[in-house]
Amino acid sequence: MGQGSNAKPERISEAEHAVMEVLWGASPATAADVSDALAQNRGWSLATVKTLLGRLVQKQAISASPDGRRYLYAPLIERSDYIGTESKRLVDRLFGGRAASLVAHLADQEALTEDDLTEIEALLKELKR
Amino acid sequence: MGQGSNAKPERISEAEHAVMEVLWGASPATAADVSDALAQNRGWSLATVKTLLGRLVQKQAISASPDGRRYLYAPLIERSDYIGTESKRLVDRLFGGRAASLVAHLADQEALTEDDLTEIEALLKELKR
DNA sequence: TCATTTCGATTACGGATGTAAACATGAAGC
DNA sequence: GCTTCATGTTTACATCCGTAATCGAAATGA
Repeated sequence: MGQGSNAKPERISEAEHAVMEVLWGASPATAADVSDALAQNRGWSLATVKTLLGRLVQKQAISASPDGRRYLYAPLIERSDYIGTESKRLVDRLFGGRAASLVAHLADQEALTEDDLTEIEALLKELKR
Repeated sequence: MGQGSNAKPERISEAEHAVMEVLWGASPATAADVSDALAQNRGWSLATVKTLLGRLVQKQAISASPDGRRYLYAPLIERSDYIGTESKRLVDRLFGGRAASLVAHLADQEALTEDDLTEIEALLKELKR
């Protein structure tokens, strides 16, 4: 077997995901940076953020490069991969894998605005070309 | 405040959701019925299914009507409500609430087949009318 | 050099989850 | 009536998750 990228993607929890979003937004960042960025919405203590960063490092979702006394953290997995996986999970679990059913449902619940519809229409046109 | 339907919707876990799906499919059912239906895919013991049913009753997601020695279980929440809530959670968390972004992503990842696209197109036509 | 600050690492701890075994109790045979 | 089956209830228990406090070591300042 190849020795290459062997990172089995361990599940990222919701709290951990919030940390990932910060890192996806501002790549190499210190624990303090992340904590600051999250203080607004989540109000977590620095200790909590450190715990989450530690868990993410273990899960190989982020890297930690030594920078003097501290680490600089950066994502190892791409955001698009993550949201792709998560979206697929949902579609599989709730809609038996049929993405169209999801769209139908969103439309039904009027979760789609007029603008959304227009946007999707444009997308479809592009895809069909 | 109204005294009416006061059931705060407690979160349903993934395992519990599997049980809900069975009940949504065959409404009043006994624990054994549910267990049988799930044995195929999940391979849970009857004991496990009973635990899940108990938790769902507590969460007021299903009802348990006495029927002689046992109970008949039935969903109290509707499937469309559940998948609506869950879909919304995902869209909010991963796409900042923009459902169109989800569709765009699915399209990008080619999670949408040619058939899906056609189906969605039809949906849109209907919605725009 | 000693106290303070700053980090990461270790430990904590309650609640949820997945997965079940053990227990209690009534029904059904024998 | 006593044993056995069926069924719900209670208890169990490891892991994950959210949320930190504490510990230990290095850097910094006085």
